[in-house]
Parts: sequence; structure tokens; C-alpha cells
Amino acid sequence: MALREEKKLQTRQALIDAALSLMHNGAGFSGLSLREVSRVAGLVPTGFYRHFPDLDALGLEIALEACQTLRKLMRSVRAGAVTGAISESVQTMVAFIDNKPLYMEFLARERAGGPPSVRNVIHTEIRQFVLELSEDLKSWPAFQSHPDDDLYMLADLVVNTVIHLALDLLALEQQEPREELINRTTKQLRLIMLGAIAWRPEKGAILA
Amino acid sequence: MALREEKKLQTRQALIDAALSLMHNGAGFSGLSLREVSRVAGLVPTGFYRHFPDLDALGLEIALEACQTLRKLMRSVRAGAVTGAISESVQTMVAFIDNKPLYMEFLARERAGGPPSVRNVIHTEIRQFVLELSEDLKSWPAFQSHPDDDLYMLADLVVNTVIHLALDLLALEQQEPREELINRTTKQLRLIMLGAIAWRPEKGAILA
DNA sequence: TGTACATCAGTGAACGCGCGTTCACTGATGTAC
DNA sequence: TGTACATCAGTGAACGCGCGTTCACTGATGTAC
Repeated sequence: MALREEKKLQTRQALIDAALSLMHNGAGFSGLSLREVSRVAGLVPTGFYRHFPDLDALGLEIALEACQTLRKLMRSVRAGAVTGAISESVQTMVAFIDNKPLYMEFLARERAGGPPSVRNVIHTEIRQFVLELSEDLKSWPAFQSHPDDDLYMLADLVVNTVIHLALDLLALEQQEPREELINRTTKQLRLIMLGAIAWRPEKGAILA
Repeated sequence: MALREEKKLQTRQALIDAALSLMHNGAGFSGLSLREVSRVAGLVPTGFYRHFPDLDALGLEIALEACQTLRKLMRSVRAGAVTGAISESVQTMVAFIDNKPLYMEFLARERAGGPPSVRNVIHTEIRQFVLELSEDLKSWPAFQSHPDDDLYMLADLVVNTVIHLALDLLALEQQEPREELINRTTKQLRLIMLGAIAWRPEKGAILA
């Protein structure tokens, strides 16, 4: 069988892991060098080119992989549990952060701080994420009379709030009151849902 | 008078401007080099050290300056207009982005993507921002019976939503439907306020 | 199955380059008398 | 006001270093017969 191919995939993953690991304590993706990533992956610098044309390509790969994994995960959670979607979604998000903290850290940091190409990929994926969520929200009884625009606006707000949780969880790492952050986000999502139910599509300007 | 001092301040500002300008199209603060920043500022590399001990110090300076300017600006807006605080706050935020886009871009990008020291400064300032807002919210008639915890949670949600607007405005730059983004954020804030009014502090778990 | 050749992941030397930082300096601005 | 000295923002040469990329290579894995 493809023994060679298998080894190549291992090395490829080693490069990805090396990049994520170096970013963890450092200055983000832009602070990486091809040589140090290769070194940590146990590869001579020139070996890198067998896997990616340059560092940017590696960054795009990580971004895509992380986004798609997370997106599918979150959607499947919503599909499985129509009731209690809020706390289950938050739990799933927290679980993803716990399982793949470096992937999540990559997304959270490079969404805003990365090179344009990486930011574009993440931005596009998040947009897709928001679209999927707003699609799912359509089937909720409470939102039958909400126009698509308003559901998109709502989904955008929800997704942004959850990303905010991810950023804070990663920023505070271990010492700070992790449970408090999760609790805060859960409350925020409930507040948003209260607002969404009270929302009157036609004329939103109830409160100036 | 202090002619020498004045010229020094000018050069210092030139260094800051050079850094912001280089970051605009590039890979963020981590992608800067002391030499190119000095070059763009019209200074020989060694001249840099007359103003900052290293690039990191320049980054911290920019972060602090931008945060404090914005924080004071936003608070004064809220003080001046108790009614209509939402749309006025959004407008002020948009105005700040228009007036000092590079400062705002710095905050938005380096909040998540920058080196740890810069992230810390921004994080602390945003926390202060949230505290001030939650303090202001206390005096709103609708929130007289809300505990401090819940107001902080609410303020955090509001601030995060406004930062989200800033990020998107900067990401899409000129071509995309700017008005739509502003409109979206205004709607989101109104929805949040609807939720906040409907919020019952004692037991938030109305919707699972 | 065994042999001869092809593929290609990983090697190692070499290159030119921009980097951060050092050092001794220059000359305009500021100060003391 | 004029002179003699001090300060210090900006200069320019030099350093050693890690960088990305090139090139010709090695030797294990894969393929054809």
C-alpha cells in the first residue's frame, strides 16, 4: 500500500503542528519563519517545499481545515437538538476549544490579525457559518414571521458572541474563571433570544 | 521655546504613522521591522532608539493612545445624550473609524493577533470600557432592578457587537455595502436592548 | 519471485539579503555666564 | 548681546545572524517486466 504517501501525510501534519505550536507562545502566524517551522517539524528547511509552496499556503490550509471542522460540528449539534440549542451549542464550542485549542487559537487570532489571504478564508467561512445558522433558525417556531434579513442579523450576532467566548477563553487560558465566561456567554445568548422573540420585524426602532 | 522638543515629537509621530501605514497593507504589527518603520519615517535605523527602546514599545504606545482616545470619546457621547444613546454611539464609532482608520485597524487586528504585551493592553482597556458602560447603564430607568453582574454581561455584549462592526467596516474597506453593516449593527443593538428589558435577573433561563 | 529502473521525500551546502544592535560621530539647539 | 560649553536628535559604518530560496544529491519506496 501507499507507505510513502502515509509518511508524507505524517510529515505534513508535523509541519502543521509545528506551526500551531510555535504560534501559541509567539507573535502569531506572521511571526513564523519557514526555517523554524521546518526545524520543529524535524525537517530540513528545503524539505518544506515538498509539502507547501510557501508559509502562506500552510496558513490557508490550517484556516480551511479548522473552519470546516468547526462548522460541520456546530451544525450537526443544532440538527441533533432543536430544543436546548443554546447551551448545547455553547458546550460544543467549549469542547472544540478544549480538544483543538491550537486550531481555535489560530482562527481567533488570524481572523483579525493574519495576512489578507488567511483573513479572507476565515471571513468567508464565518459568513457561511452565519448563513447556515440563519437557515436553521427559520425552522424555529418563534421566528416564523421574521424576514430573512432579520434572521441573518440575528445569526450574525449569535456567531459573533460565541467567537467572543472563544477569544476570551483562549486569552485567559487556565487561571481565570473559565466557568464565569461560559456562564456569561450563555446568559448573553439567552438575552439575545429574548430580544429576538420580542423583535418586531416591520419597525425595529422601538427603543431609540 | 522648546524647538528641539517639538521636532522630536514630530519625528516620534512620524514613526507611529509609518508603523500604522506599513501595517495597513501588510501582515500586521508582528510583520513590521524596525528598519522599515524608520525608513518610512525618514529616519536612519539607529535614530529609532532615540524614541523607543524597541518596536514593542512603539506598539504599546499606539495601543494605549488609541484605546484611551476612543474610550473617552465614547463615554462623552453617552454623557451628552441619554436618549438615543444607541444610534449616537454607533455614529460616533463610525466617525472614529473614519477619522482615525489606522488607529482603529490597529486595535481591531492586534486585539486578537498581536504580541502578548499589546493584547494585554488592549484587553485591559476594553475591560475598562465595558465597566464604564455598565456603570452608565445603571442610571437607565429600564435597568434599575438589574444586578451589577447582569449589567456587566449586557455591556460586554454591546461592546463586543460594536467592535464587530469596526472589524467588518475595516475588512470590507470601501467597496462593500457600508451602510448595510451600520444598519445591521444598529438593529443588533436594538435587539439586545429589547432582550435586556425583557430580561428577568433572578432566573434568566426562560429559553433553554 | 527477482531484477532493473523510476519516483520523489528528505538532505546539505551555498547564495545574497534585510535584520537588530553597537559604536563613534556631527552639528544644530539650549544654557550659563 | 556675545561667547564658550553642554545636550542630544539624527548619522553612517560595521557586526554577526537567521532568513527564503537554489541546486545537485541520496536512498528508500514504488513499478514494470
